[in-house]
Amino acid sequence: MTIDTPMTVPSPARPASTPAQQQLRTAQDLFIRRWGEMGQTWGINRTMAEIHALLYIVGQPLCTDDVMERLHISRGNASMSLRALCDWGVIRRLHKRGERREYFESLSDVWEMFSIIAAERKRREMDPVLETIKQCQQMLDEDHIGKAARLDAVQITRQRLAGMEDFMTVTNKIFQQFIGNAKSGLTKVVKVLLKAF
Amino acid sequence: MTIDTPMTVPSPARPASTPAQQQLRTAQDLFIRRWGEMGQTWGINRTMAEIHALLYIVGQPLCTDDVMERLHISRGNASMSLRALCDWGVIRRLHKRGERREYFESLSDVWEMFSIIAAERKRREMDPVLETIKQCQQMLDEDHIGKAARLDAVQITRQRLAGMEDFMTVTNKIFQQFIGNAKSGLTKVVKVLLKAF
DNA sequence: CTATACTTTCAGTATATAGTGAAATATGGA
DNA sequence: TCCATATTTCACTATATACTGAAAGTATAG
Repeated sequence: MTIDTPMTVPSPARPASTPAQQQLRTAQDLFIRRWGEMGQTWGINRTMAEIHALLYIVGQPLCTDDVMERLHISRGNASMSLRALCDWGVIRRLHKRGERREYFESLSDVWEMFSIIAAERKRREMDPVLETIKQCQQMLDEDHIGKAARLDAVQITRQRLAGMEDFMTVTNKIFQQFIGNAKSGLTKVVKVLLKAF
Repeated sequence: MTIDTPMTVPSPARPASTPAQQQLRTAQDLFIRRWGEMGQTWGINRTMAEIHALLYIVGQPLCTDDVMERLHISRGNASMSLRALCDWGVIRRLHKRGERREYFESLSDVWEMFSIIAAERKRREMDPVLETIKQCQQMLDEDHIGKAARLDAVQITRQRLAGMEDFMTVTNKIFQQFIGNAKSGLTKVVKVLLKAF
């Protein structure tokens, strides 16, 4: 008899799969795939979106090996993607008592996840644009560009910058509302919105 | 003396560039670059975003050669990107009387552009996810999965699907409000939000 | 009709992004 | 402490996306 090599085994020990379990899995996979596709078109890479979808949809903590096996990805990829998701704050590390390996679980509240993502994207992408717009406006100030400020071309660009600033400012305010009001607040926001129209 | 070859020349014939014009150009370039960067993180390719930014910020019709020259891109790239932007509906083709070549101009109303983009993305990306969620829910119906429906794992996944459905449905409604209401709709939303909190 | 100015297409190429796997590192328990 | 196992890192590879440029296509003035 060979030595009982303690191989790394996904947890929990997988029981024989019933038809119902297979169907559950199929449904989950469908969701995961779709979520991955959507992620891509919003600038989130497919694997990250899929890992997140997986953790969200199964609703229970999984370890790295579970994720690797379920999505057929390498250890390195799983490790990096899981870390990135933790950094975003949409999944959490979890230590099980008496277990060596780490588990990960998704936030369960979609509204909260959305808040987190919105906050981050606003900070990373919208704020810099607003700042750039202000910078451009400054460059076209009468102070900086002199009497050429009355050139048609300059005036048009000024108007366009103003239009965009307007838009970004308002959008920012909306984001701000959502961000500050996560869980309970958001449903209130939504209720207010839907009633108002 | 060589033959006067009628070369393709960007329109209008470029006058000697004054310091003010240079500064205008610098400001515009800054805006264009930033907009391109932002586009990328939202899943729009850099060049397309830059062309759009260019047409928006200069506020006057440009021809393909103008775009090529200004952004240092090839004719093929310019042609394809311009067409894609037309398909999206955020820029328009424009024939100048007595001119052979085509010009392009951006919509001037940022709110309208946002509406158009929002409508398209909702249709392309959010609607399919909602449909997938419904499909998954059906697969986990008692009718389809039998008494296994009472398995913990199944119930959890059901809950998660419901949570996501909830979120997507409301988000969809909000989008719907924006679409078609463009500026007035959005400012109204903002007013409502700011009053309610 | 046909020469010319302009536009589109697309095969090929370049670039950027994502993913792998094995070595290096970290960590908890005996 | 050391060992076993879990985790991270990163040079390399694979894949996907973007871009070019030249040839083919189209439309208009003459």
